[in-house]
Amino acid sequence: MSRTVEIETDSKGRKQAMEPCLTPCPIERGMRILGGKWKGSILWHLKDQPVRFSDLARQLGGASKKMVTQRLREMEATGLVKRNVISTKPFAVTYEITDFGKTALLFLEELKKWSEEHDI
Amino acid sequence: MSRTVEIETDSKGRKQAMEPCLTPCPIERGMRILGGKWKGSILWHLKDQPVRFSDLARQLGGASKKMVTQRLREMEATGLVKRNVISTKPFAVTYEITDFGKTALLFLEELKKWSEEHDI
DNA sequence: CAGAATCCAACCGGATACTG
DNA sequence: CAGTATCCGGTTGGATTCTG
Repeated sequence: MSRTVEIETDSKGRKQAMEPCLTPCPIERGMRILGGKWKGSILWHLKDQPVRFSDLARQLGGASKKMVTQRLREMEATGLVKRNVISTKPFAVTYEITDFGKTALLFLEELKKWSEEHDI
Repeated sequence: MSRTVEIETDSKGRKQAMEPCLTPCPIERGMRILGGKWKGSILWHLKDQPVRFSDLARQLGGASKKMVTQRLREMEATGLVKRNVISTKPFAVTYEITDFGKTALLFLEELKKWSEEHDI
């Protein structure tokens, strides 16, 4: 399975997100990919079927469009999700989980159970 | 198992860390407790035995003392770790994982496996 | 040794307005 | 509809200095 991580610079030359994590601890490196705000939930919401952008944003409840877009872009870059444009009018965009993304579901399942069992 | 989460205000009246997470998604709520920078790795490093503050900071490699202290305080507040002061001279402080903290290890194990299997 | 205090630059994320 | 662009206050986190 191959993934590409690009370090980009935006129009103003600022460094854009995601230097690769350098710590030797695998827990920490994994967290930088799956952890943080919204990434886990986004992946979870895509687990069964592709979801449209606006549906996703609504389901998350509390995340702004800007946030959702930003996280989705990062997750695209790491190969966790795939973006599909459907050229209807007005057009639609769906996001679906990739095969690589699916490998993280077991882990998220475990987190979900933990939260529920301990009233988090 | 009981945990208390306090919202404190510091000397200057600013709100200190951690409003409880309100989203309905258990994944998201769990992430706010276990996710983010360093929390997972800290817990993991404590899994076998109590560890002294400076050892912990060194093992994490890359986290400043300030960061480690801050994360440890949050994790104390959520009941994941316990702080022990040993009054030798010079004194020592160790941190150990609580029973509640141990319930999260399965989840961290899963993350570790994922990171390693996919060269994260 | 294990922090607390302070300073400060970088980043984050919400609100709003605009676009193909 | 699915974003992008911009503004902007608040938070984060590193570096440094101080302390019991």
